[in-house]
Amino acid sequence: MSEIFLKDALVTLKESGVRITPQRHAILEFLISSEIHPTADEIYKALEADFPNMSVATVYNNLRVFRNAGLVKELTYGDASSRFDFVTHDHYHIICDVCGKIVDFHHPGLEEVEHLASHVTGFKVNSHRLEVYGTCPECAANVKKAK
Amino acid sequence: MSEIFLKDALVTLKESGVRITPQRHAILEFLISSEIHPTADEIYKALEADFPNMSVATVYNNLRVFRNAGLVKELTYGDASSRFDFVTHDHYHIICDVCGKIVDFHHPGLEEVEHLASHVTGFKVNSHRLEVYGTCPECAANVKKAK
DNA sequence: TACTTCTTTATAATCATTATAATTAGTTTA
DNA sequence: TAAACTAATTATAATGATTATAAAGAAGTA
Repeated sequence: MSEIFLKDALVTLKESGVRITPQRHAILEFLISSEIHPTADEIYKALEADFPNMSVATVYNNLRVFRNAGLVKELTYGDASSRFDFVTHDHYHIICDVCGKIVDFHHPGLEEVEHLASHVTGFKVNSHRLEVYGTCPECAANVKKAK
Repeated sequence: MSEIFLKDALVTLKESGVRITPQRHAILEFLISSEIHPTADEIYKALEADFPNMSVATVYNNLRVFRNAGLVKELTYGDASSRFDFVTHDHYHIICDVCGKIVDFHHPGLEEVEHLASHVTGFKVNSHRLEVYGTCPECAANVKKAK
């Protein structure tokens, strides 16, 4: 499954004239296999063993390349580090307020909201961002124990 | 209208034991009257004339105080500066990809999405964040002209 | 193989935000 | 009202994520 994603991604990149370097291959592979929506630094640390000389700038540069190619989405959170998500099919995120864990869930797109927003404001709508916040089952259990 | 918001906000603060200083009064007043969802630095600059000795830290400190009191919402955008929004009734934001302008629009809350997310993931849901992105009428007009 | 261009690396710079310590000002209570 | 207590402000330094820069290295091409 993830091998297919990786192959498709490499094809997409090549077609848009982006060279496939070992670093790019490794970053993509890690992003696809990872379930943790990693930060740039987490990617950097994860690949340290295989690429002891890789620079953090390389990670950032390539995440931007992937984002521009539409392969990767950047999830931003103010001053804290951005997290990066390999784009598969459309999904949303639910984020634990306690431990910060990000879990995917599926929901039909909110075209209706986009239409209303467009109608009311006169904007030409491109996209939207939706995140749900709450407490994950594990953290909820811990809170109960602590009582 | 905005005077009522301000008075209510001051009462809320006092009730939770927060001292009302001239700086806090001015920051709140500016936030309420402003339509631009300002950054901390924009607030700082806007009040420079009245408070030449005010520190940026004061702006940040108080925005946090207001956020903790539920009076203000912080809108975060990765490495770029956060923007701050005085909380009135529930509304969402639509943001222009070209010029960055943020416009409010109203839409019934998305309880149904929250329920689905909660059901699928087992999270206890607290809140959600929704933003729509697009091109504002002014920028759309400019693009046409440029052609 | 030689050339051109893109990529990586190492490092320094930037910028938003937070921490610290000293000073100042609200608030409380006698 | 004045003293005392505590919180808030200021000025400044520190932090941490991200980006810019310049030199060195590697990929693609003639």
